[in-house]
Amino acid sequence: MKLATWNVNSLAVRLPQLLDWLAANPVDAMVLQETKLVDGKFPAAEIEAAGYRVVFHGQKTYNGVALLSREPADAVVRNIPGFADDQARVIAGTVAGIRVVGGYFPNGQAPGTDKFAYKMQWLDALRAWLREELAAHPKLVLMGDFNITPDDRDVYDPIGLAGQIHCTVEERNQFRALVGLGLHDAYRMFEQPLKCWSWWDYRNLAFRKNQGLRIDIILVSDALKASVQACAIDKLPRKNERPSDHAPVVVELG
DNA sequence: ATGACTCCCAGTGGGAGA
Repeated sequence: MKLATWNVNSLAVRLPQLLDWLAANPVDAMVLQETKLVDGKFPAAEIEAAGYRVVFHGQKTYNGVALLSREPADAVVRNIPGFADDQARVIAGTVAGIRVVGGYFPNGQAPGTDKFAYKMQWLDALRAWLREELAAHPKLVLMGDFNITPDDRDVYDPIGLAGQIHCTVEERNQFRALVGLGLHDAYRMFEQPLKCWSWWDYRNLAFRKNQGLRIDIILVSDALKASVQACAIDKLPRKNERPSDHAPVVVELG
């Protein structure tokens, strides 16, 4: 079983690339972030024509998430239950017996800002909800754009970016707390080359210089850990014309 | 160098992203 996550940075712009990618990389389920579409404009028919069921939770201009799956998703949840939020950042559903949770974690802008405080509150709420989800669904995958670098290996310039957004102690403590629920960073279950990222800034020739961050992450629960066969970042789409600034990440469960 | 690009909604510019 293959699962994937991709921050597409506007599905209106990236739909052709998504369909191309799915044709080359068939998956059982996939979560998308930053669709940036209200639900009425979501291209459900095009995605269904490619052989996928799809549920989504969008808004105007910003954010927006979707869950694609070969089999229909059951018990779909939009956003974090009990956490009032006008930003569309979470979609979850059960696909072929696995609880799939897709998240577009808040950016946080900079430590000390209101947006950083929101990021911390959102992460607290996510963790409290996931504790319940894991109790109800031991086979769970949490994946998406975390907007957190788990540690310095995930940063192209860990000294220059120390304490900056995505690299703060507070964010990394939140990541560790999520892992502490009984989750495992699938990418780090395998030996990986150095300097592999999932996001490269559009500016500064960052992709050409391979200056990026690994912030798109797949966490698998204890009950799934032994079944993980592989996890990889697919940087090919970042070489496309008009690419998303993020690359897809794929996990294979045996 | 508080830059550089891309997307969006706007409306001949500005916010946000990370």
